[in-house]
Amino acid sequence: MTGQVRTVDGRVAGRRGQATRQKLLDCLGEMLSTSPYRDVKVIDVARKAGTSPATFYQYFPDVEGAVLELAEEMAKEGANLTDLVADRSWAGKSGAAASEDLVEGFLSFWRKHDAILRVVDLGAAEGDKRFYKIRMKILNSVTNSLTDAVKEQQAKGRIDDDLNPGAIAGSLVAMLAAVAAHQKGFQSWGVKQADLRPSLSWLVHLGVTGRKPPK
Amino acid sequence: MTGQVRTVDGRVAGRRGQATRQKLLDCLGEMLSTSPYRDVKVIDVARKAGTSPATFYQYFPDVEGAVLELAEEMAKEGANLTDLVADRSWAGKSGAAASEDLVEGFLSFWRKHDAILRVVDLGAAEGDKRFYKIRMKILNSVTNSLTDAVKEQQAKGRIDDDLNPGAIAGSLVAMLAAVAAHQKGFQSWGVKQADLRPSLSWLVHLGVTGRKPPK
DNA sequence: ACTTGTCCTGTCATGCCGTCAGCTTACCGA
DNA sequence: TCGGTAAGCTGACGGCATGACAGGACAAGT
Repeated sequence: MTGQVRTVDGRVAGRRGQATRQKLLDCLGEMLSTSPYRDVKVIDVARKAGTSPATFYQYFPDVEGAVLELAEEMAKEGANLTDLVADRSWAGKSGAAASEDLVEGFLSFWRKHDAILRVVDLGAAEGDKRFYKIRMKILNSVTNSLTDAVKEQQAKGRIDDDLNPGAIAGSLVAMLAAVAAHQKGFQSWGVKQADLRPSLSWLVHLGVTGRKPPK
Repeated sequence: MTGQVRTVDGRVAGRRGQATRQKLLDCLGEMLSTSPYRDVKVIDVARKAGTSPATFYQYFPDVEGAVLELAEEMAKEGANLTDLVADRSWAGKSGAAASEDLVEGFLSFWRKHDAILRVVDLGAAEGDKRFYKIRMKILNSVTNSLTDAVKEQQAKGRIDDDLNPGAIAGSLVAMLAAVAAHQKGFQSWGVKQADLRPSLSWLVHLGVTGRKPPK
């Protein structure tokens, strides 16, 4: 399905080529987590990977292209986030557990991939469709599942029918993503990591069911 | 209080100098809203302002320095956002109005300054303290007021005392900022602009008071 | 007109970008 | 074993942004 990995000039990459390519990606990922996106230079990535800039351009059109590749990899893993919401009951205690698991899964995923997610967020916010698509891919599955959950609660009359389930779910997911992105920020603010999770779960539960979780 | 505007090499800027400086800032702001941050070059800004790159470097150490300046300007305006929350009653109908006004004010502020706010967000997420400080300055006033509101509700027993008011307020504000940043994203997703506001107000009201707003 | 201090620009060294031709290496069939 | 072929890599180059400087243009006061 993925076809073959190809160089910019159309050749198919063999074992060695794929290895160099991967090494470049790894080094890029590392650089992104240690220096600002704007300052990541092709030459630095190449040097770090023990190769020349020209080699970089054989596999990627530019830095952005390589970042997109990294992001795609991550998005595949992110698809698993659906499992955090799908087929979960939002009633009673299990509802509380559902929101807690969702929050926990989200935060740890973000912590793991924070460097690339920052760049993806920026690209998406700047209107780049390719980045936006990737962001969707990650958030969409969660959002859709959450949307269904909200609809169910609407059917039970717990949430006003005038409210758009997609808007609620989307806002909640955006909240999770934003808080996750600024996790470090919160703590230098006096809010401890440990205080964050319960509050988020509480908010998510409220948003989905319209009710506070049981103690 | 701000003292005098100074050039990089320490001279004080006169009338003409300040005008050029401001023109450069304006042009930079414009560029930021039309092209990706990573691609904004000093030479383009200078050309757009009808001057030379050397002039740019007389007033700013680099592009980032100029962006910081723009951000500071914006932050001053953002301080007014406090008025949206301070001294508001969260009881009954007026509580519903409070959350609506907050959401509306927030979204429009973000819409107005989206280009710079994107960069500030990125800088803050990347851990740059200067950007983080600015982000705080804007969000802090709102967050603090919201925190107080949450505390009041806690005193009335409507919100679990175990929850950290700062974490709740911070999360809500993060949600507003995130949704505002991706306003355009939502609509290409099938969620209309008009659906967003009521859902957000509903969530904010729920988060602050623990109760649904009256119809 | 002269002086003073502000303001702008021409120019230059440096370093990164992105591309190409050409060299080396690995694989494969005869 | 031995070419042949395609993959893989790099040195080198023109082009452009960066950032520094010194000197010229300009306005304002005397």
